[in-house]
Amino acid sequence: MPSPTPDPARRSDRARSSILSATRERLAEVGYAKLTIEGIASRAGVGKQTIYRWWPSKGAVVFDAILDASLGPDGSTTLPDTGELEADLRTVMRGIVGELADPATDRMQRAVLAELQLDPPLATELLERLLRPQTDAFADRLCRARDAGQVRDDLDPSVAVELFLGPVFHRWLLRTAPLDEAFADRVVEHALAGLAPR
Amino acid sequence: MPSPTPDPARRSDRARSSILSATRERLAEVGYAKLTIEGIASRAGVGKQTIYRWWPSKGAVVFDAILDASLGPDGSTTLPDTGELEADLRTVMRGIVGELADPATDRMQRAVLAELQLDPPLATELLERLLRPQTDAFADRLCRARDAGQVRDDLDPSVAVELFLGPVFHRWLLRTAPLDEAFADRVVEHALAGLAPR
Amino acid sequence: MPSPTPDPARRSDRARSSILSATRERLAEVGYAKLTIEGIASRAGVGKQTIYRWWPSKGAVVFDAILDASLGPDGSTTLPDTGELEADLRTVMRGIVGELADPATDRMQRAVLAELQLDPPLATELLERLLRPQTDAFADRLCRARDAGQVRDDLDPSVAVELFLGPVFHRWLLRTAPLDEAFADRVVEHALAGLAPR
Amino acid sequence: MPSPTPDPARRSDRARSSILSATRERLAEVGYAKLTIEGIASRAGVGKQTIYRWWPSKGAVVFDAILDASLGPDGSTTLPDTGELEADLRTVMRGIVGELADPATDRMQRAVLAELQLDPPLATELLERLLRPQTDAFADRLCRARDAGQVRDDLDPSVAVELFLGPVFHRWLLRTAPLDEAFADRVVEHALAGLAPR
DNA sequence: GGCTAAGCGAGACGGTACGTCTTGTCTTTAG
DNA sequence: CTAAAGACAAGACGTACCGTCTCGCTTAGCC
Repeated sequence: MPSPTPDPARRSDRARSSILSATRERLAEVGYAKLTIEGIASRAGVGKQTIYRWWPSKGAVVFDAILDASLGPDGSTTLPDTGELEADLRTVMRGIVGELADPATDRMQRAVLAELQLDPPLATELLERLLRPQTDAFADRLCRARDAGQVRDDLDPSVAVELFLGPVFHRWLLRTAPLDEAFADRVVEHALAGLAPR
Repeated sequence: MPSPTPDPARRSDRARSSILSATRERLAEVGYAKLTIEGIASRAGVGKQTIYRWWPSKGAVVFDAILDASLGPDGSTTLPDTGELEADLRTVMRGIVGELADPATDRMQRAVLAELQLDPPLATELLERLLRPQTDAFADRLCRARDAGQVRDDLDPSVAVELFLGPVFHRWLLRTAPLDEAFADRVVEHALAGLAPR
Repeated sequence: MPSPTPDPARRSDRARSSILSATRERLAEVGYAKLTIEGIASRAGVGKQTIYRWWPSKGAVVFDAILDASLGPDGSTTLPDTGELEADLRTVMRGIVGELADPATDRMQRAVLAELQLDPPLATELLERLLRPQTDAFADRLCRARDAGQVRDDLDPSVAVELFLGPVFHRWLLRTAPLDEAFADRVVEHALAGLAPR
Repeated sequence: MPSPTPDPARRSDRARSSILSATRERLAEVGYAKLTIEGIASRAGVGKQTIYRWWPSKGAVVFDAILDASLGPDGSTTLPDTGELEADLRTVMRGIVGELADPATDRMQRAVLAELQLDPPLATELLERLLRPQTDAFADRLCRARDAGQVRDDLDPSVAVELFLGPVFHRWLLRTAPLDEAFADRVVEHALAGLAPR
């Protein structure tokens, strides 16, 4: 009888990483909509069953493929803290805008985002493992600013973070207008004004 | 040989509207990922070719189905203007939050949004026909407020609108935290503070 | 209410003959299996309904198309009668072999024959209108030979005819061996020997 | 990517034989013209692709289905040889007539024959595998008769066989007249007379 | 010589089947 | 005894035609 729950200890690392690489390659080549398990398996030189054994869905593979690529060094995230709040936020926001505007990552990001809408459990996991560290870091920086008296003292970090990220993300997502550093700067300016000490 | 460019004058309205209704029904029942053209056709009592004759893709049908449902009376959109800027914006934002939080529309909205990520031309059309009127109305209200001296006079409407909609949308999309009226109120408060006359 | 039984008096001759021509053209071009009503209609510059109005099936159209081409002058058929029985039969049989071997008619003949197997009423009609006159003429010639004492006097014409036509047809149909004039001659020789006066 | 040339060694015998059975069942139920691949697949409990993987066309499946049914024991064919030539041939010819007249096989035979007209490669294969053994056996019997001095010594077996089979086949095919044992007997009588030693 | 009923061209419609593609499972084969 | 290769059942894809059904537009033939 084949084991219904495969033993992770015996998992082949070669297979795993070639599947994730192949996924990223196919994703870049044909896009998410035309991505197929068979295509990944054949590119990775792997049997389909080896994919089905370890991942429950196409979305999960893609998700892991992207996670695998993002998590370069250790996974910890911190924002710069030079004391100059507005300058620091500008740096971060410009970085985000730059990444979103990069055509190479754009396609992949949209693919994952699309998948997230249709697969809530996946959304939750990605939220916790990728997004949460970033928003937490953002919130941390704002809390330090609050302790330094640079923003109002009744600051709600979870709301404040969205004041910064929301506009940028909204514009990227819906393509309502060009997404550039000037826009990032203006968002920082206004959001910060909205958080100013009374 | 079938005509490569069908004649819109001969189009059957019965077929068109039953297809759009069936699309909405199936979308609500099985979700976007499991939505099939065959399912729509069979539910609508329509031949598949009748769908393929008038729409190029599944996304386009869904798009029209949603547009068809949204465009009730005329299509014009205006925001309330009682003179009380913050109260007006609160009303609007609470409405948006309410709509996004409604499970019935939530699924459909996410489906369309996912599709938009993978089909830029569709995104452009939806932007122009559904979203633009709403953001324009929003911008209009803010411009009137500026003329009344309620916000700073160097206001850039395209940026300002995103300060309000972005955070709400971001939270809905990524499910980072509960989306409720209290959050809507806080976003309005902070965004308005950020736009206050200097 | 549309007339369920169209009025033959008002039938357009232009439509009729262009349909039959188009049928023959398409038949020669793509063969019977890939022949379509839509193809015929479009080639004939005719609406599909005009075909469906006058013919019940594809087979019927093809049948008429072929009949229309075969019935050149009057329709009467007679075999040569020079008194030399064997020579006369050889002439006729060589003619039949020549026609069957002609690639132009071969395809059309096989198409009709195939259709006949699947549509008995059609088979009956074709038998009466096309084949019967030919076999009757053949039988006539043999009866005259019998009266002249050239063949046995208990001759059954309906059997005798098949002794001549059967072998030729069988070989053509099943392609068991090359079909040529030499074969025709040998069939005549043997069949005639089998019918010789005792 | 599916293999373009499937590996016969891995072929499922269960699928193969249930497809052939289902084909015969559907053929008997609805006839050749209304026979569909989808119908066969669904009756056989088989995916359509499994049919398309192993057969190029509907005709080929039907062909194999019939071959599969005809080739009961070993496939070798011999004619009776009691020394009484005319009696032996009568036995054989009556058998053929009986088989053709049986309504159960009639439909199937006509279906295959129709298909053969439209698909020459299929015709060739069937000729070699089904028909040739039978005509060869027939020719063998006649050669033995020639060696025994019962027929003329310049006998051409390939012609002689058609003298017997042709008339029967012609009558069956074109339904020119009733096909019964009396006819079979008369054909034997005449054909044999035509082959008598000079 | 208009009137009107039919045939006509065109082609959209509800359907069926096509042949292809992908999914997720199950089986065979080679290392 | 694992994992590649790939056959399998299932079913959606998008296309081609089917036969029916309106449409306007000729086009007879009766008034």
